[in-house]
Amino acid sequence: MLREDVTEAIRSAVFEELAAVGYARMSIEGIARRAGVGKTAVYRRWRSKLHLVLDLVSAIAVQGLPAPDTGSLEGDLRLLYEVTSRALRHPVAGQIIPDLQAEAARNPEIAEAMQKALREGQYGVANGIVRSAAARGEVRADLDEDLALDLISGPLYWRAVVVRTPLPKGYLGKLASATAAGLKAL
Amino acid sequence: MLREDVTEAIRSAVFEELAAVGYARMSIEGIARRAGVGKTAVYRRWRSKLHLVLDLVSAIAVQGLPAPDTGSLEGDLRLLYEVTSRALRHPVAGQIIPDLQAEAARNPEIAEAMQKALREGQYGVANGIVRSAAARGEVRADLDEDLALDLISGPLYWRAVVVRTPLPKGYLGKLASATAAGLKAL
DNA sequence: CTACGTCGGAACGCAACCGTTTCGTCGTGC
DNA sequence: GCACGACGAAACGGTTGCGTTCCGACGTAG
Repeated sequence: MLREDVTEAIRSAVFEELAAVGYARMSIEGIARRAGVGKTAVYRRWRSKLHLVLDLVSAIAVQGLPAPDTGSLEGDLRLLYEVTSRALRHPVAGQIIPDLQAEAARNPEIAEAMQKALREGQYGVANGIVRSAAARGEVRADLDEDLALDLISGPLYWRAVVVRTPLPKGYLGKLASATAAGLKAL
Repeated sequence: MLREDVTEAIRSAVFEELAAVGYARMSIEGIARRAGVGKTAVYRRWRSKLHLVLDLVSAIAVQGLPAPDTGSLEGDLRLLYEVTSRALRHPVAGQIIPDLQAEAARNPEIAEAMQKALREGQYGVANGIVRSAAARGEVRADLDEDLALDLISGPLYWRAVVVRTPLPKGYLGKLASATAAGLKAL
């Protein structure tokens, strides 16, 4: 009977370690040290660093996100951006996501887990928004869905993760309105 | 008198090693091995892994990019996207850029070098495009420039680096037209 | 109350890389 | 044509993490 409090301590330590040093530099020894447990406790639960991280990413993926439904494309986008920007500005997420994303380019298993998390998160929500807008006639029904998702998700990700500049007041609103205009032009 | 051919072999090896294992896992020993030189040859030129990479990134940054000038916002964007997508689809760039970008979240010196490269590359070009469009009256002169740059650069980066799905025929054209529409709505 | 399994801790041998030093070779500049 | 210096190779002692094993302590299920 594995102790749940120990398991939880390890999970937290992995998140912190991942944010602090990144996947590549992260070590089982470091995780156990940070969690205040023995290496044995970690190896008893997961076979390797990879299994550990895949497990955590999958756990997050299943959480899912609430689908906005304000009745208008721009309103839905605005709501999506509120939620997304809050998540991305969280220091832990802001460090871990680009790190794992870079790692995914090198490791197919991580890539798959990230894709799945993406699909069940941001990606799925954005897709719902586009379809609702199409049903209302706000955008063409035969638009390129993948392109639409890129237009929706790209700018905020770029700003929050790559440029990393603070978002001025009114930014999300203008972003939602400009993106809606772009989608309607498709 | 350091031999230039050795220096060049090391530079190439760094790029390859960076793409293959990433900044965190990259070692001086590995670089020397791949370049077919002694460790001494590397240490004689650069003090550490960090100096080496900063030097390479800076060298790329100064290259700069040609500023498109087709006479229309959409045309300029289209041209920018052609160049950018070709660069991002290059396997080496596609691996190295997200890796260093993730590393930048952890290392201020790398962050600064990347920001500079960004400013003198993609960023600067996009800025020129927006200003030309404003001068022609295609977009408002008082738009939020940072937001405009996010709208321009975000979607393609997201698609090419995060989603990593092939770009279908006509994608760049539609992307340019939708982005232009978004910018005009600002 | 006993027996089993998890706990943290310590040590194992092994591998990789650190940054430095020493070596003998080779090539170039003066 | 000689001397200087860069070259590749090898070895240095030290650090870190690997994955495993053993230990005695604790706690809980039966």
